[in-house]
Amino acid sequence: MPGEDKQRRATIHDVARAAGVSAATVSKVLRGVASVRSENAQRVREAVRELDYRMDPLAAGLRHEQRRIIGAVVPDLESPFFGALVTGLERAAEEAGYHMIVASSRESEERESDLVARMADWRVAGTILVPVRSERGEGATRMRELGMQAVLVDRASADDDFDTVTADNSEASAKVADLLIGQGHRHILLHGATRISKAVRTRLDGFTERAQTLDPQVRIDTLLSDDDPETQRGAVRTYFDGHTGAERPTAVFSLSQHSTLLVLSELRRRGLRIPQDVELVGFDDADWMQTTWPSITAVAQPVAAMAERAVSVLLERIEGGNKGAPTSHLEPCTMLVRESAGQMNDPSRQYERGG
Amino acid sequence: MPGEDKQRRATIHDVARAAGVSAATVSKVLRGVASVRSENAQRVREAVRELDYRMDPLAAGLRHEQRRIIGAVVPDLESPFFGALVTGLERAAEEAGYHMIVASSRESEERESDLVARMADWRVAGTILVPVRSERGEGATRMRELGMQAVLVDRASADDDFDTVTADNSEASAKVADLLIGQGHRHILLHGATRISKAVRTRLDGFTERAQTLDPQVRIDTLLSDDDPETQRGAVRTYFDGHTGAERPTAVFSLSQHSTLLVLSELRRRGLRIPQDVELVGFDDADWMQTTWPSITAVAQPVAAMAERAVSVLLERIEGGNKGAPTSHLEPCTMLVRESAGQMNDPSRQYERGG
DNA sequence: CATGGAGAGTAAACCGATTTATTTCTCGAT
DNA sequence: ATCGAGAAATAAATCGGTTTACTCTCCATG
Repeated sequence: MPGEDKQRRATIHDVARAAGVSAATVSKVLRGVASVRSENAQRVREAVRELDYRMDPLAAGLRHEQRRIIGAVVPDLESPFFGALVTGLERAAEEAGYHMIVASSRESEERESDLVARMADWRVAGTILVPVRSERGEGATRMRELGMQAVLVDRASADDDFDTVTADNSEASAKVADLLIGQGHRHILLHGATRISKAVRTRLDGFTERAQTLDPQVRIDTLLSDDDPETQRGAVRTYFDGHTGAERPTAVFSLSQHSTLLVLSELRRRGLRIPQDVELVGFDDADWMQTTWPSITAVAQPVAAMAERAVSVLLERIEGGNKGAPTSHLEPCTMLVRESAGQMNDPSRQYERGG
Repeated sequence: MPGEDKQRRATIHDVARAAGVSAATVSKVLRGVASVRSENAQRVREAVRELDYRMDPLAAGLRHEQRRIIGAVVPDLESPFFGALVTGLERAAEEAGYHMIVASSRESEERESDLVARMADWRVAGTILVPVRSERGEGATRMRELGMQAVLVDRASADDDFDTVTADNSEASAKVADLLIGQGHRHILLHGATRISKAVRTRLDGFTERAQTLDPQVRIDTLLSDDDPETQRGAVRTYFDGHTGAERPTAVFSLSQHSTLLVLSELRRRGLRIPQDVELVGFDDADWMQTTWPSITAVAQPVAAMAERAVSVLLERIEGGNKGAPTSHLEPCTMLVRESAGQMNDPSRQYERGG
């Protein structure tokens, strides 16, 4: 059974003794400081190999103000989007020689604030926060109070205190407006599964603004329900109950993956055909969307680019002496036009569906 | 800008000074040790509030052999299944007063071994490992060498060194066999998106054994492709190219979520109707499966139960003195019969489709 | 030849907690 | 008043590293 032959792990002092030098010298060798005779350095490296020595990363950072750790707080670990984001963050952080610790706020602002404080307890060098709400939420506020080094990702907009990295939600949503208005739609439903996320609000605004520029007459209904799944389902159902026949929108733009699934489910339940009766565009792509029938037109977020950017911006602050005003980065999205919307660009159909 | 008013955080000594007691006494109060005069305890608590003191959890554990941290290593953070698992693990660990650090091996055994060693560097109290391969993989081997305390989850079977917690893959797959054989299917394709995962192999064996018990004549094709997505897609395509007409299987059992998506995609591409031409059952449920059309019959894994069990088993080892032989826990799955298979239990159809 | 500066090495302090070993306090019994 | 036992408090050691401050050599320079 494991745990029985537990001879204590070798420490830096054991290595020092084995190599016949002091612990300070071993420390120098390990961190690549130059002023060590190559003969001694060699002996140290041998001792390390001999004893199977591995440094304790926590003890190593104890004397410093901050440790070589980057904290990450995301609202949710069950969604593939944040999963991919975290994977990217982890890779980038490790490449830079940092450890990464991840925690999920589970869409709770209170927990978010707790987790942020916990990151400070761990003396992380910096934190990457995907806020539950926005740069004005509890987590960001707490970080300001604690004077933490951080980057806000995804659900935030430009901020006076923190660098931000987001998908270009506004531009991508405007492109969706181009597509749908271009197809002749003049009555469109915007659906969001949460009203508090900054990203969702930006998508909504980006779409609305462009759509109204293209045609001031366009009718846009918005439905932002709260987080309880059943309430949301009910709200969608009620909406469609009240908008039948000529009142029914001819297209839906769902503002999150969750939202897309919800809308899809309700459209199916009512027997509405996609795209013939209603066209559907979703923000945030998922692997099933290209396989389901009809396949779903969606905006794909540049998750890898966001992760990489977030870490590089944070490292610049940490290692570059925290100088310069906070920056704000928008990473471009990609639109994947599939069967559920945008493929019938036959002009004749535009009149058919228009107004 | 944050980071400017960085007065150093209060330490336990600051609190001691403010309360007019020694650091040792503060430590006692903080950990709830009884032998402190209530008057002093009160003063300490006030000082803590006054100075906004928060303990450094890492320094706190420095003197102990192990720290109050549980490590988790999973093969993948982008899949909702492991995402949900990690969320559950995190919750359970925190409830027990442990911190949790998560890392993704990204389906690489080499990285898995590295991560396991890194967990040991962090002096975690215990580790929860979802192996890339199985209890014989590199991660588990490394843990044995290092004498670590650990629980193996999901892709493992009973082991001499470690407790294991898995879904009851065998029983659930047998139930799928009951369903498909009961529906009259006598030619079934089993598809897995990875051959090295222990869970996938167990599902395959569980199905095959039951199916052959029910009808020794049954024809079962198995297709376990390797991990490169394009290779897999090609393998499926080739299989169906070579099995048309009477040679085509009447049902497919896909052994993982990835696999389900892959098979679904290929069936659609060929214009095969589900379930009329081919029935489909997938192992591992996903939210889109009940919304897509046709909705997909799937085996839902008891992810919350697995997470909770894994942590409680690990804590029992850690805090219960590591006594008793390693245990092996099977959590029951649920079958969600939807449109893609199992709904046509009209006996007359059995003959139609049989043999 | 004295001086000084660079290079190499190390003892000891330090980081922020816990634990041990010891001292001090309290109070009742003799 | 004295003693002793147990409770409460604390100084100091400890964990495993890093950093500081100091020593010691060696060699070039005035």
